[in-house]
Amino acid sequence: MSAGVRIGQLARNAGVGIHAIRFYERRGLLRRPPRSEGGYRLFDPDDARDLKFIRKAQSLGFSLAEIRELLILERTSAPGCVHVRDLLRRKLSDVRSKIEELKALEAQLASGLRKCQRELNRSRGQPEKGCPVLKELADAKESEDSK
Amino acid sequence: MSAGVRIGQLARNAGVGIHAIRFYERRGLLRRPPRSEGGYRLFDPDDARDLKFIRKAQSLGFSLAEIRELLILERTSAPGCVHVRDLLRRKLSDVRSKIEELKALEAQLASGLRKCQRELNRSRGQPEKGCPVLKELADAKESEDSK
DNA sequence: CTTGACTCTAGAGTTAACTCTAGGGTTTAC
DNA sequence: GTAAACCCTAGAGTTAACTCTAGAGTCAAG
Ligand SMILES: [Zn+2]
Ligand SMILES: [Zn+2]
Ligand SMILES: [Zn+2]
Ligand SMILES: [Zn+2]
Repeated sequence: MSAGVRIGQLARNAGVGIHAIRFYERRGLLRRPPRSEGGYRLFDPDDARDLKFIRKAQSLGFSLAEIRELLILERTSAPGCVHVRDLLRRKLSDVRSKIEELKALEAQLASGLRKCQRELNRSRGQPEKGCPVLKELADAKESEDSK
Repeated sequence: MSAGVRIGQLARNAGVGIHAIRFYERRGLLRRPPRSEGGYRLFDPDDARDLKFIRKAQSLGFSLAEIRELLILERTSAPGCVHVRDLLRRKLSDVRSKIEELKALEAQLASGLRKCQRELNRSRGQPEKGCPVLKELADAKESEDSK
C-alpha cells in the first residue's frame, strides 16, 4: 500500500537533517532502502523507528559505531543482553571517571576564582599586584598537580 | 652567554612534541624565537616557562585560544584579574553543567545495567525474552527523556 | 510544458589540537 | 669530510559526527 516516504519527509519527522540520514546509511546504521524509479530513497516506518533508536542511544552517550552494533543486535532478535550489559558497563565506568575528573577540575577552578576575587576586593583603589592565578600558571615550580 | 636551546631540547624538557611547539607558535601562544644562521629556532628559558604555563592551563580545561589570551595578559603585566575571573567563571559554569549532564547519564546507564542484569539472572537456562534495554531504545514512544 | 521543490552522488569543509610526511638544509662528532 | 642526528617549511592526515556544495536528475502542480 504505502509506497514509502522520501528522505525529506523522514528527516522532518525525526528531526534530523537529510545529510545525517544518508550519513547513517553509509555508516551502516540504517539499511539501504529501496528506491523509486528515479532513484529516490523510499523509507518505511521501521526506518523512522531506527532513527529514534539512534537519537535515544546517542543521548545515552553511545558512539555511532556502538549504536550500529546495538541496532544489529536488535534486528537479529538474538539474546543480546550480555553484549549490551558489557557496553553499558564500559560506558558507565567512562562516565564515572569523567565525572571524577571534572570534579577535580571544578575544585581547581573554584579555588582560582576565590583567589582572583580576593585580589579584586583587596585592591579597591589600591594598585593591583597582579593576578595570583596568572602568577601560579607562570610559576616555574609545577607543584599544583600534587594534592 | 647562552645562545638559546633548539626545539628538540625544549620539547624534551617540557615533555611535548616538537610539532606541538611549532603549532603553538603558529597559533600565537609562543613568541617567534630568534633564529640561528642556519634558520634554527633558538629558545630561551622564558619559552620553557610559557610551555609549562600552557600545559597547566590546559589541565584546567582552557582552550588554546583562551590560553593565548592568558599568556598575553601575563606578558603585559597589566592588572588582569577581572579578565581572568570572568574566564574562570565561565569555565566553572561549563564544568558544573557538564557534571550535571554526566550525572543524569550515569543514572540512565545504571538503570539500564540493572535491567540487563535482572534479565540475565532471570533467564538462567530459560530462554531469553530479549534485552529490555534494546526494547526500550526501539520503542516508538519516546517517553524516557521526561523525568 | 515549465516552474520550483525535492532528490541524487561524490566529495570537500567543519572543529580542536595536534601528528605526521616529504623533501629538503644544518650541525657536530668521528 | 662524511654520517648521524637534528632542524626547516608547507601541507596533509587524524577523530567524530556531521554539514554543506556542486552539478545534475526527478516529480507534482498549474
Ligand atoms: Zn529497527
Ligand atoms: Zn539487556
Ligand atoms: Zn611568559
Ligand atoms: Zn586574578
